Amino acid sequence: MSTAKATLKDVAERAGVSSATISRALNDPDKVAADTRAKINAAILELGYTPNFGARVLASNRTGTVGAVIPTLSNAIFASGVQAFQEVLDENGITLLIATTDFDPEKELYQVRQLLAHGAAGLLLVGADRPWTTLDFIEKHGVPHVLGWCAHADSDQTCVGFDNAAAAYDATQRVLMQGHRRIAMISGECASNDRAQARLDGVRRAISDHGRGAALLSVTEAKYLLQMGAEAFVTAYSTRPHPTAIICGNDVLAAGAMIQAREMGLDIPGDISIVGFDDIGLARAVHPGLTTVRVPQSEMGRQAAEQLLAKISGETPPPNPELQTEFIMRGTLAPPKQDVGLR
Amino acid sequence: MSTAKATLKDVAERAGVSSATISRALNDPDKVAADTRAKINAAILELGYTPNFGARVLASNRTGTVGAVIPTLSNAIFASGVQAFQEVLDENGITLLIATTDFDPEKELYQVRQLLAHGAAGLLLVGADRPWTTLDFIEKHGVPHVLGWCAHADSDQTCVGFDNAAAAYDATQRVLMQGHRRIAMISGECASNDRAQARLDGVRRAISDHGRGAALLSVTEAKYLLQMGAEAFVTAYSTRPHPTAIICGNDVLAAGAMIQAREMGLDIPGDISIVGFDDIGLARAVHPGLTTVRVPQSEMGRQAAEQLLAKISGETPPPNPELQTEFIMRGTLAPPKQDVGLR
DNA sequence: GAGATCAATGTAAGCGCTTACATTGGCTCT
DNA sequence: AGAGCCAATGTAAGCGCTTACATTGATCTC
Repeated sequence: MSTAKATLKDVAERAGVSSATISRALNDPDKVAADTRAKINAAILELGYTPNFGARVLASNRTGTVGAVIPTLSNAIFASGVQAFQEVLDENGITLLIATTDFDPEKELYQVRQLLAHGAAGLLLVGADRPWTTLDFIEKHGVPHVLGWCAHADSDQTCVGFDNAAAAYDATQRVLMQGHRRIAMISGECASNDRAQARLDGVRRAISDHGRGAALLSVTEAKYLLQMGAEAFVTAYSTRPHPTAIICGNDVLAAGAMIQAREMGLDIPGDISIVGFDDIGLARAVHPGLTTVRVPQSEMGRQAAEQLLAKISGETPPPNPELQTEFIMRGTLAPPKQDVGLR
Repeated sequence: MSTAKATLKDVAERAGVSSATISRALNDPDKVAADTRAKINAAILELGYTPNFGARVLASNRTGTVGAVIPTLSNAIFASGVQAFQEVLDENGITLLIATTDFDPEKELYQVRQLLAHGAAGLLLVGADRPWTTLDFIEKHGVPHVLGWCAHADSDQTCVGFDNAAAAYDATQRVLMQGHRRIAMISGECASNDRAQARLDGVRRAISDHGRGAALLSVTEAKYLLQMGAEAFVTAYSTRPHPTAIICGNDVLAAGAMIQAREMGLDIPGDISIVGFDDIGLARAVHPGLTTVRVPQSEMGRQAAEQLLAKISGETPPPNPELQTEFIMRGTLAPPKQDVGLR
């Protein structure tokens, strides 16, 4: 029930020192004698003083915040990366501003504006695929940014992620090595999503590089929903001859495909092999366990934060880190049955 | 490459009006004549002007941010609620500050401090279980808050959530109605987690209210991890006679239990029924589908935001909304086998 | 047509901090 | 002892905006 919010000046009077000393005690305690500091702390406590955020920002030109603009928190894949990102920021006394785009590039620009208008000292963006206007805007602001969930963008931007195309290429090779030749893909939606696109490209390339009768029978795009994976499976499986393996752009689609396959009386992996991507919790929960590509979500978030913090403090950021994916063999991938007849 | 960041004054000179008019054009366009506004917009564009956040905050005493302090984004259950929360804030031009606590009450207080120090105009907290110091601190700041993921706290705080105990009570009744009498529970960790505690209480109460030979054979607490659910299942199932149904505090634990049950050669639901809680994506992906309690995550996040915004703008917030959970019957719950012998 | 009214704009006083620079006084050094 | 140095503190000038209040014409009213 104090009359009004205490200010630095109030604390200064109470402690019998100048306001500058208070400020120093708060921001750089070593610069103040121990006993003075004690007096100041007492005064602060008695008055219940809290620094005024706006004044502090105005005077120091530092907000202590960093922004993340991501498609959605509803995907485990983003949520866990952001979680790690936030943890590292927190360790460095930085607070996280979050905005979501629902995969809409225009909304991304809007959110970037918002966060910069709120004084974000740096920005985490997802992927490298966006109109030039967005990057242009960020650069005009002189605020550093890093891209997560992707690798080596065209330009010299800092990317922290893994090579989606290479990981997909590798996974496809494993499928081929198991003897599969008729392969279908259920891909995430590729529009404005370079990650989905890269994964598709990787699969394509692996199959065409292999030659020897391997074929990508179909590619079906589907939204990031279990249900859509199920629907896509119907399409993907409908070619004649049937595919013997289906590679999915992510685990959610793969799980949806599994449900549908079972629904259609197909044995996994006896009749159809299924491979996912991301290795979210779900992959271990389904039966048989989903063979998939593990993606280092947390590590990525962590490193993205470190890179960004380095850039903000003007250090030459360490070179783009290499994050490795890992192929996780579980139960949904096995050699195809011997071809008994023509189909 | 302008010499320095443009300020209001620069824009004012350029547009040939006073800085106050610019400010008005920015914050309350209707107060400015259309042609003046046009001149101003032109000047802003030419100069690439962006308002200085700190100055704006200092002068207006409004940051346009709201904070959320949650255990972790790595749980789908929090992530999707926060997603909806953010969406509503966004529609109202408010930006979200996020901080995580990893379920640690001390860290929660720390994060609350951080967010308030960053000028959050309101706060979203999870659950009602915390040291009084935290709420005290918030109140001293005069910043409104709402509690999510829980219902009717002891005091008159605004809660947006559902009644975890009632939902668990109901789910347990369904299990009893199927004829189960020997029930075990795998609970989330209850320390500093009133949601887990409430669910446990609900189960307990339903069973004791039922009487007639129904018994809760055991309660095993486990961390929110698939693996822990599996381990807990071993313990939960080990009583003699075995339980015929296991109620889990959340879907992740339930999925872990399913894995372990299968590992042990048990048929679900033939040998053992399993019930989850939350209805996250996973519940539909496993086989058989997980019988669980659907929780209105998004609706909750949305309403939490609306309540908080109302409180911030000083309106009497609408009464605590009632959010309904829904029991979702899938394949993991069925009547127990006839008891053939004594065990 | 004089006064009232009102929309549009200008004037200028802060908002509460940070920080460059100035001041002070106790030490050390020779 | 006087010069020099340094740690500790004080002085005061902004930081760039918002907004209460003042001013100015134009339009309206009777």
